[in-house]
Amino acid sequence: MENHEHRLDLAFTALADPTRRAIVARLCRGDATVGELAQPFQIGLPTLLKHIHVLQRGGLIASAKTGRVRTCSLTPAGLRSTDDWLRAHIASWDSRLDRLETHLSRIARDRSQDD
Amino acid sequence: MENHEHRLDLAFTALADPTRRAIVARLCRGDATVGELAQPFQIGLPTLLKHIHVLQRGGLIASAKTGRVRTCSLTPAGLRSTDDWLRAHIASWDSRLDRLETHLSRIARDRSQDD
DNA sequence: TGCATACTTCGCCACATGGAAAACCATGAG
DNA sequence: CTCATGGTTTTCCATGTGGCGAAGTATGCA
Repeated sequence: MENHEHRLDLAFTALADPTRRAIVARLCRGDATVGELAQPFQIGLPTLLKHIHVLQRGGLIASAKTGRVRTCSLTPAGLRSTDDWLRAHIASWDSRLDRLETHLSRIARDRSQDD
Repeated sequence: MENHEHRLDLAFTALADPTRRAIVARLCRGDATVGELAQPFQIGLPTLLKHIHVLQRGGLIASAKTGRVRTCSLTPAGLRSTDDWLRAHIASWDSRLDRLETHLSRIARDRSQDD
């Protein structure tokens, strides 16, 4: 079984490219075929195919082929897992700040009592 | 001024490495010097320095040197900007699903009225 | 059967990345 | 001044990435 950390690597890596983020943004508005995804960008199909594979490895999208067209769709769980990591650490930072504040205010209170 | 999209590239790229995410996680619990950050990992200082630079380019951390020690600290705005992108698109996906659901239920209702 | 369509794979290239070793500052302690 | 300490820079290497063109594969239509 693949490590959970490694999954995050692949997800963040997938999101680190503007073309791939645009693909994700596009798929938020509905499924699309490979050809439809390629249209807005000035890149060749082979390149776009690689982007799609990177997004799949990162668990952000899924795709299935019917006939000769491949339809891609968003996998919201992929976005959520990266978001979970971020929110957890933002929360961690915030709570640390809170502890620091209460600590400082307690010191201030104690000192004012010393006067 | 650097493009906003490019900023996201750098931020996501910075988070795409497990060592760098560990550094961010460490800094959530308080500032640390370069040496302190290096300790938990089995990597050389030069490599860690590069990671620090990548994190700085991504706007995730800041660092200042006093004497011969450099102290690194988290820049929460960096985490927030990436989180903003994710949450916006997760929301976009959710609202699209909602529209789809209401649309389907409306069709179902209309059809039941046809009976 | 023939042919266009829609991907897909296959090299190939230029460049970025993660890693280490070694040599190089700069500062604080004696 | 001398030297250990804490970073920093330089150089190098193996691997990965984004891009392309060309060729290959598999449908679907006529």
